[in-house]
Amino acid sequence: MGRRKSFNESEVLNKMSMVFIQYGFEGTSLDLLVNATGLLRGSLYAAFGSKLGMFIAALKENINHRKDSFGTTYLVIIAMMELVSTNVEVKQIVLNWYHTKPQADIELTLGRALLNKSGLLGGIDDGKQS
Amino acid sequence: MGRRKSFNESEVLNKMSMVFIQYGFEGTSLDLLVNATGLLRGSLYAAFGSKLGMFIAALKENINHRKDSFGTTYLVIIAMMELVSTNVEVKQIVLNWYHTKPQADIELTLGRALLNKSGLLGGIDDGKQS
DNA sequence: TTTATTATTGACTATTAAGTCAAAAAACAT
DNA sequence: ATGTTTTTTGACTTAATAGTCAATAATAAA
Repeated sequence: MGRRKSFNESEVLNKMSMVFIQYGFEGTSLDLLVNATGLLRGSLYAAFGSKLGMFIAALKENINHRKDSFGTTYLVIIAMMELVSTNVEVKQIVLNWYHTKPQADIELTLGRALLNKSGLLGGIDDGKQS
Repeated sequence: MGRRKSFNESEVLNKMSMVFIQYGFEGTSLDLLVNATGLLRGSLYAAFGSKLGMFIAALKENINHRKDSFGTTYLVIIAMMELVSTNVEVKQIVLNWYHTKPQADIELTLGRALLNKSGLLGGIDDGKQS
């Protein structure tokens, strides 16, 4: 009972994922997330608690529902660069992801994704998912 | 002529590099750099112009004088994650670095460094260089 | 010693950030 | 309808940030 959520959580998480992928965790501001989702700050905080909560929800959504997408790998890399060393919850999530991957080529996969994401060799990074 | 610099630029760049490696570019505040170097904000800005100028100087110092160190690879990865897609100068520096590397195993090297740096598998990330 | 030049100092400004909350709105139960 | 619960709203607070600058200090040339 009570008022219903005005948004579809999965859709909102996908929109937030795109922002996190483009700007990283620290580089993403709440204003960017507000603009991308169309929701207001209060709604985002009511739903996810904190900016970190938003990232974790987006990361889980991707790992669970878009397992082998580039977006998932990018989010994992962002987590590794910015959060794994200081946040045990994120570390555990990434560690679980890591163990579901074929160990033979995981390092190569990460390196390739990093290079891809940076846009170092290709053209301009338009921030869109593939 | 005029007053001499009170610091050795190379030493200062090494200290700044350690901070950037530990916290990333966005995650590094001027206060952290001030504490790590022992210099004051004004001196850092007089010497390097901007926070980005500090990072670029640290990146160049590492690429030129510590070519094959883990620190250099970490700084390159930070640059790839946070700056390459939006800053042509950084992109060019990283691209040059990239072309000096053996192409056969560069992706694997990047993936391994990323994993290493994250501390996902090993113990706790104490932020020290190796 | 005087003058020109460059570096240091650190308080200050302006901007941006994450997070809060009281009030209003929407939905359901009785 | 009335009351209860949950969500939305968006202005507000608090804290942190990058960057500035006038005053001072140190150096060397004239």
